Amino acid sequence: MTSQPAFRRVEPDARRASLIEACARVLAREGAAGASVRAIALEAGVSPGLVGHHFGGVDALIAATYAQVEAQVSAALDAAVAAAGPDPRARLNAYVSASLLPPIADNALLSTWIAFWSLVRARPEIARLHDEQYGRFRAGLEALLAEAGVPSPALRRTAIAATALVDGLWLELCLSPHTFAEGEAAQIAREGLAGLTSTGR
Amino acid sequence: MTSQPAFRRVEPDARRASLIEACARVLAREGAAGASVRAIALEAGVSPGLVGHHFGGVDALIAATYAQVEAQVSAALDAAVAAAGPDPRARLNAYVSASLLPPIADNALLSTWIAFWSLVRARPEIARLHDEQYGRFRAGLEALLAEAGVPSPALRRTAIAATALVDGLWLELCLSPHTFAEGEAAQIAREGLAGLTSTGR
DNA sequence: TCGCTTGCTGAACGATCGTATAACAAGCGC
DNA sequence: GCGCTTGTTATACGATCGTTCAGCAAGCGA
Repeated sequence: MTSQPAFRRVEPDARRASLIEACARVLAREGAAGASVRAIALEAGVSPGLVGHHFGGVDALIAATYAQVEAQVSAALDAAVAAAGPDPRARLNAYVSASLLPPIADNALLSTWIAFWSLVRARPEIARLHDEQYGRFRAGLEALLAEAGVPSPALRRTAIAATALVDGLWLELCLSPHTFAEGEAAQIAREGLAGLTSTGR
Repeated sequence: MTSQPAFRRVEPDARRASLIEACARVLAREGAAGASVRAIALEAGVSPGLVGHHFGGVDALIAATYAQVEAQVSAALDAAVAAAGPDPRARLNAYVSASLLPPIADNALLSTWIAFWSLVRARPEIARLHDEQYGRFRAGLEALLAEAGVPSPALRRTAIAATALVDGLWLELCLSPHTFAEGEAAQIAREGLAGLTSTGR
């Protein structure tokens, strides 16, 4: 009889993408402590050695996963803003609401983010990626706040406060999802944002 | 010559306290990934076996450390409120400001908290402790908001928003301390709180 | 159909993890 | 001063960690 191939050869880029996806799933399911080379390789259906072969080490794989997940989140937020139309306030609300609604508020994704946070202290590369991500999120919020009429002097602080509000709700939504529903978190964020911006101008 | 004792016998309660303090220091310095039995025992100046002897396992030690750190934070917040005098708004501001100022905003303490968060998914006991801690913090905020005149229907959501605001600032202060100064975070929180409460009534 | 490139495997390595346990000794009570 | 309680140490165990690497084999090109 003809034996089927023991494994399939895949071009490097596709294999790397496959490993990144598997890493994201493991991080979401088991947290940072469970994201071992062997667990990720098992999830991807390959041998442990492939991680070292394509990424050099598990740290680089996790960093790449961070970058990819963040790109997806960023794209989803941009899409939500674009779909909200031209009204500045509507665009602002869309940005904040989308951050706390599926698919971004998906529990697995939030767990993945927590895992990244827990690695910030130990991995300088992850810390650098976090700074970039936080800066991007706040810059996006600043731009929308400026559109909505928040005056320039208060812009930075209002954006920081709004970012913190969203992050805090996001965090609690992940740590204990039963405290409040996803929809409630988004509503609280919108109401809070109204309060924050009414003070600033 | 007379050889000095190889170790000192300490009563269980004192030794447990010593191990908890060592655990907190290790968590602050190296994060959750570095909080191994051996690292904690080395920090405390004892042998690794003592952790098992006094706590049964490392999980119980970490949970006990969480409980103790949280008690210290809670006590510091209560003291800040008490020192603020009778004015409701001043008491509210004191509660929020104290959360983002030393010694609570101490970087080591915030790192400790991040380590706890990273353990919430894997350790049900830690998750339970987090729920209790979050509930206590929000309840304290709700009481102060009620004093300050926030009407009952908006109380819950205002408290959730304010808690999220503080947690988000706290988080960013820990992940990248260079983003803003400690004093700035507290100021942003006070301004944001004013906005949140002005909307609610 | 055959050879060659190279993606891939799987075993092995040393380090470190949490835990269990037998032996030791500090220091109190007598 | 001496025995006893028990806090403490030191070691050993099995599991799992990240990484390495020699060799296999998939599948394209000739």
